[in-house]
Amino acid sequence: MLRRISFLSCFRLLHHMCTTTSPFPSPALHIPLHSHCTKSTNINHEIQSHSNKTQFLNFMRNQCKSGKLKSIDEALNFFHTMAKMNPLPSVIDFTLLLGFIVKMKHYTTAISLVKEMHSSLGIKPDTFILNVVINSLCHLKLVAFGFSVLGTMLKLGLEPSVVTFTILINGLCVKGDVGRAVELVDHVEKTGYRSDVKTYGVLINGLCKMGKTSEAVGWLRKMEERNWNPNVVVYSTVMDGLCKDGLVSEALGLCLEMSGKGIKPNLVTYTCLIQGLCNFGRWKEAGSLLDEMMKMGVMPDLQSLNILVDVLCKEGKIMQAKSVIGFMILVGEVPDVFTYNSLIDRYCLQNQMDEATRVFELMVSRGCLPDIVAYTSLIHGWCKIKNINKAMHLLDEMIKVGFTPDVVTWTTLIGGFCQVGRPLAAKELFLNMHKYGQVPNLQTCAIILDGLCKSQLLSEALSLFHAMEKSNLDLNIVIYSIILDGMCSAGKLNTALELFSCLPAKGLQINVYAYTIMINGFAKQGLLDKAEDLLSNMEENGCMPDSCTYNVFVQGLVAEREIARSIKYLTMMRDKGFSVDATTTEMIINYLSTNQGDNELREFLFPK
DNA sequence: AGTCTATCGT
Repeated sequence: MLRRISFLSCFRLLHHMCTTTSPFPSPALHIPLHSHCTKSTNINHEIQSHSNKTQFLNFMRNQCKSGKLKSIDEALNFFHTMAKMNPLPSVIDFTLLLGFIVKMKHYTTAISLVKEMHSSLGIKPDTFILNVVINSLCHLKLVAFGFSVLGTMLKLGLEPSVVTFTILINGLCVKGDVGRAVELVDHVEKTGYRSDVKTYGVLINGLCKMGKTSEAVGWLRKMEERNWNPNVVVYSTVMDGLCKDGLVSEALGLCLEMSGKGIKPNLVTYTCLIQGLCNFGRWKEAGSLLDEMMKMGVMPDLQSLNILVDVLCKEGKIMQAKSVIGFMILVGEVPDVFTYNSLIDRYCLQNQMDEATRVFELMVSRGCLPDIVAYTSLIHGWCKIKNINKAMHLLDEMIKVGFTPDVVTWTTLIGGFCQVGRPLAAKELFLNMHKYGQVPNLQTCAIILDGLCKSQLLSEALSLFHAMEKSNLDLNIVIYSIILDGMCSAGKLNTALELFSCLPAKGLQINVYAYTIMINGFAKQGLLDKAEDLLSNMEENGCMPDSCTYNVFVQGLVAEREIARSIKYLTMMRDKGFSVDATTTEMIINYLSTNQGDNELREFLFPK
């Protein structure tokens, strides 16, 4: 069950957390103090006089504004020099420097420096400084602490600005809490605080990343209505979301609409659209869009060419992928780990481990270091052709060269052991991966449960499943479907039906897979009336049976020689445009060859 | 005067 936490209840919660007026309401939060820097003393001598101080500050401002400041040590030197000045530079100069430290992603350092400014230098925090703190906390995924700083801000009588809310909304989005992000925007507008283009941009990006594209389009339209002039970034974000949803034509339409407003598509816009077109087999249009892009003077870069290489590989068009790589080299780009990984992954999928290994070695010889994805692809490839020894050998090798296998690597290996008929070894890995610091995710659980079920180890599967139910994992319908299928295969139909009927109470939406598993279970046992009941039930519940559902049911009918009913359902399939799969066809042909006299079914299938 | 986001890839 999803519990929606409103902005206000969040606020209330945070009030408990901030009982002091210190802007650091998180004693539980261990923030490492920045390292002491030794170089600052040299600069100290140079800034004795007033004019030197002014010069120094101007230098620092320039470095920050022009982006020339690169290392964190340099920034810390600046900070300590400033901290030793008497009188202290203004809070504005500190804010400028902190902004840069945040841009360099040194969030904990930024927070501890603000802390130091407050406690050692006596600088009173203002909205700007606290925004830096909130932003740092949000980047550390500590959004709740960010809200508590907002509480402190209000308590100190400081007015949160549109930036404050934009930071928090972005923090919620990055954490995946888009629902609360939307609530916060609504709340901000209802309570008379401001939101602006950036606020909406952040929200639209969050919605797109969570696949809520239609909502994102809604907010885009709202921006247009308010004449906020969304820019090419916002439009491209939405176009990418539409493409990922399969709404490529809509994305193209939006691009035209945007161009009509005088906003030119840029490299990213074109890349998203080309990728969308390729993903749905619209190669010709993708090609002409690529031409158009270059005609407009927008040249593809390494990343956009890599996307092309990847979609081509995924489609099995290795030759074309290689010619894109050739073009890449021609225009002076150097293939990187993404380029090689796309090829490796494809060769592994095609069981061409020699080729995959060759590309891997080529990558190394060209000075491109393989990463964890490359290793995991190869491991996956060896598992696919059931060479678990090679897979384990690669695991050793990757650990030796200093990589930490991630949850995907472990899941791949667990699947590999299941595939070679060693489900108990798979279970060992599953139970031991935490020793390597990795926690199973839902995918891992699905793989191991399915492996155990398919190896007729239902009781092993069930004991793991019950342990999972007790853990914090939010088991989804996929996991339950695997268990249902395992129970059905083991002939435990009643137990399966019992679990099946509990699903809604667990807040799970029964989908077409789960229904089909149950229908298959009943049909295989010859309980055709029960299967038929479920088939009509699912439609009533708004879950449309698919081709697979009908196929498994017809297979049950044919097995029980229920020919009239088979024809009835085969007709329904024909009307709905569903095809009869290989298993069903084979069963029908077997039936016909032993029942030569059955003309009804023969004429249905082969009308004269 | 200083704080926010910035879209595409295994």
